[in-house]
Parts: sequence; structure tokens; C-alpha cells
Amino acid sequence: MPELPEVEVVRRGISRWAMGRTVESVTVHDPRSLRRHALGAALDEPARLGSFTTALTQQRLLAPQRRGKFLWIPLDRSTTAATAAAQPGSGTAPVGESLLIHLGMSGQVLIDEPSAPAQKHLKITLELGGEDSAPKQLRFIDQRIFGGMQISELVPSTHPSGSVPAAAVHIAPDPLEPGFDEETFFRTLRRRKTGLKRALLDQGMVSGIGNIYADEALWLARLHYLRSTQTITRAESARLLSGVKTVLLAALEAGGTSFDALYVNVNGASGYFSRSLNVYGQQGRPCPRCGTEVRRETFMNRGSHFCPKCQPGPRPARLRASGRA
DNA sequence: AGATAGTCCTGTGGGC
DNA sequence: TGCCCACAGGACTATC
Repeated sequence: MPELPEVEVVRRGISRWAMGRTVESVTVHDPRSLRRHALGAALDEPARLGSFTTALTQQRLLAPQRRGKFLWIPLDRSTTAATAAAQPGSGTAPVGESLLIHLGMSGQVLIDEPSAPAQKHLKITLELGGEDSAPKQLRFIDQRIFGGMQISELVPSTHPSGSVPAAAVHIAPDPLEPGFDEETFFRTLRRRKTGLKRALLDQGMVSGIGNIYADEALWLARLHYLRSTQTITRAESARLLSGVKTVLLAALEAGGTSFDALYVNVNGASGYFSRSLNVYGQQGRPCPRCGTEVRRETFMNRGSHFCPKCQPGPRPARLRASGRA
């Protein structure tokens, strides 16, 4: 389950191994990985596939960008740049095109030699040319097909790069972004009428956090996943955000050190597999902080893991005679 | 409009 | 042994 740190590792790998290269050809092995491409354009499947291939072919890959779990590669269409001019003042005028990538549950991006055998769940192959280097392939592999690729127009944004793909404008800044505002996070949280974990998983509120790191961050902050967002204090909000950043940075450090030449891997190398998790998947084992048995409850069709003592629930807490020692 | 079910997918593992 | 089904979950869509 790639979350922000894993996607960032992939972004760095693409930056190192694919940036500046030109897409010579595109092979779509499974059109389901293009489900989101040209949505609303009323194209049938062959036409969608064709428009994807056409938009990519002979484009140069610029510096890859990321917001939350969304990854995109701006495309250099300098040959047709004239059409992108004008439109002063309009805040949503497209400023270019991008290849938008989401890894979903099981997506991987690999840079391979053309001769390397096809991976089992290989979905899309981009042939990358280079003037002074050997040809390479950028391969998108995805077992469960929750992820995918699409071409999306770039529109102006607060993102450090100045724009985001139109298909990702609704995604909130992530906690590692320079412009991320803690006060906005707190106020948005207070306005919501929901539980903490649901808010953390809402990519329109704060992006980049998935089920695993949500549980870990809540544990670090000693907050229950069902705790109401409306009663959160400024201090608790800060604690939560600090927990989120701690978890994301630790995973990033673990993943960032383990990727190496020619191989950009999401699943195997990075993050949570190489570092120890405190509560996620640890049900029945002692809480590393207090020794109480970690519990698992089903919530939003997924597991929620927490320490019942360190993270007292809303209801039990109210019934308790006194504080939490 | 904000909150929440339902939907897409396939490999794994438990139960019988 | 083998089959079947529940389960895992990110994010979009539809519905209240």
C-alpha cells in the first residue's frame, strides 16, 4: 500500500533515471490501467488508448512532481507551445500537460532494460530514448489495478512547482510540502463533523496518509481514531500533525536509503516493511509504550489498530472515573 | 454541501 | 486436497 513516502521514493527514482528522456513509444498491455484517462470525454476504449499513446509519444519527460500520493511528470511539448500562450488573468488556464500516475494499492514503477522479461502484472510500457545513453523502459506494474496512468492538463496551483494536474486539483497539500499550513489544518479539522481517522484519510483535507500511517500517527499522538474532530484542541491538532510528519519522515528515510540503480521499487524496498510498526498489524501484541494489548477494530471497511490505554476511546473515556495517569 | 455507502480489482489464507 | 469466500484497501461516484 504505497503512501506518501513510497510515492516520493518512486518520484526520486524517476527523477534520477527517466527525467529528460523522450518517450519513443507506448505499449498499453491492459487498458484497465487507463480507466481514469480522458474521463468524461465519451471515448470508447480503443479511442482512449489511442489518445493516451498519442499524447505521450515524442514527449520529453520533465522533472517529476508529487502531492500526497499523486505523482506526475510534466511533459515538454515545446513544439506546440504556441497554443498554451495568452489567457492572462485566468487562474485555471492550462499551462501544459502531464503524465499523472497513481500507484493505488499495488502499483510499481520500474526502470528496466528493454530486454528484461515482462513482469507478471505489467500494464504499461514506455520506451525511453536518450541521445547519449542506452534505451530504457519505464514500466508500470499493478496487480490489483486500483492505480493507473492518465494524461492530465496542468493548471496553476499553490504547489511548489506552480501547477498540478487538473485531475488532482481537489487533493490537499501534504504535510511535507513547504506551503503546508498548520493553522489551516487545525481549522479544517474543527469544521469537520467526523472522526479523526476519517479526516486523516480524506485526501481533500490533508494528503498522503493511508491506513497504515494513519494508525501509526494516531498512536504517536495518543489519540483515538474515532475521536471527534469538532472537539480537537489546538495542542492535540499539533500533536497529531507532529505524529504524521514523524511517521512519514521515518518511512521516507527507510525507503529512501534502500532504492538503488536501475530499479525503482515501491513494494519491496521501502517504508513500513523495513521499519517496525508500533500498532498496524500488531493486534494482540503489547503496545511498545505501555504493554497493553494492541486492539484491532473494523472501520471504513479496513482495520484500525490502536492501544486502548494510550488512545482511550471517546465512549469509554467518558465513563471512566478519572484521568489517564 | 458535507458525510457516507458502494464500486473497482486480485492474491492470499482460513474454514470445511 | 481443493474449493469458496472473506479480506486487504485508495479514491472516485452516487446518494442521502
